[in-house]
Amino acid sequence: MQEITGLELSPKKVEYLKFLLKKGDLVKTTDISNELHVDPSTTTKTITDLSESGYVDHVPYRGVRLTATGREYAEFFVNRHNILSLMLSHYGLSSEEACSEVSRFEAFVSKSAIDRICGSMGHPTVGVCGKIKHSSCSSL
Amino acid sequence: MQEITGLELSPKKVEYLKFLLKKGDLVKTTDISNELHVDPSTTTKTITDLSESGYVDHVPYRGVRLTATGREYAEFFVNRHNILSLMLSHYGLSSEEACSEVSRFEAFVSKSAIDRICGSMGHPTVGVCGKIKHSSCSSL
DNA sequence: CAAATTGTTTGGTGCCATACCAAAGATTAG
DNA sequence: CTAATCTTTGGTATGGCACCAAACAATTTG
Repeated sequence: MQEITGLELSPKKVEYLKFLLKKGDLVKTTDISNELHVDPSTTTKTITDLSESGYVDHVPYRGVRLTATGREYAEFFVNRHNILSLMLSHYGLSSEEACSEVSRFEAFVSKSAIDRICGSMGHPTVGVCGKIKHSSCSSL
Repeated sequence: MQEITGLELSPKKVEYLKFLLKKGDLVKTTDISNELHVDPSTTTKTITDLSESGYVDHVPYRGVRLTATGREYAEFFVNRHNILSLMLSHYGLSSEEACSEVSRFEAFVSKSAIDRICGSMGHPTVGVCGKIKHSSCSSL
């Protein structure tokens, strides 16, 4: 199993994986398109990419589902979002502000930085954007 | 004078402006290319863009210089980098780690977030990456 | 100061990420 | 089993960034 650096996927692809994790199981193209506000054809193409890279299994016309690897990444991505949002909220940003601010840059923050931040905050279990799990945290 | 949101320029363009501020005065294409490790032709094209957008004045074959607006942005960009690096250093990242981590995502952090973070840290004047000035800070 | 060297710009291309549209194909509902 | 509803394919587009080769300007030097 390769090490997660956190920088493997582009911002949009991170969004796809996070959504797939949230929905769980077999997810339809239309669901994704609605959530991410993109054309279904864009979703298909992105899913095809993610599939070729091993993050999801795609059964054409049926749906998509995370692979074990994809799930691992998705969990990290959600955690990263939550940790960063919690961090920013400590500097006076509201939950909503922190969340939307983080959404713009989270894809560019490494796992090693997240591990440090998480450890430094005492491995919090609740954030402003959702529960924080530490399965993907390397510095427990 | 328009409000700086902090999201106006792409990551690379932010680097150009920060370097121009550091060098001051008329800067040559080759200097920029060496600093940013890109082909001189890439530098020329980017500088042309920045010039058309009003951030720099470009005298072909002579050099580039920040406009008043460009300088204002560049100062904010440097400040943003310093504030974010200082923030991350508070979570156990070394100066170098904080600096390189921030370099990857700084272009996507808004001025309003920076103002909050800066205020919340008590408007520090010294960071891990350099001095911090507050001329561009809206929440003094 | 003219020729040679050096630095800069232009024009062409290419890649990645992202997006849309129209048309074709598959699935599902009636 | 046809009609409506996804979904996918193929084409095209944009922004950001990069390189190369060739043309052009400036500077150095003999």
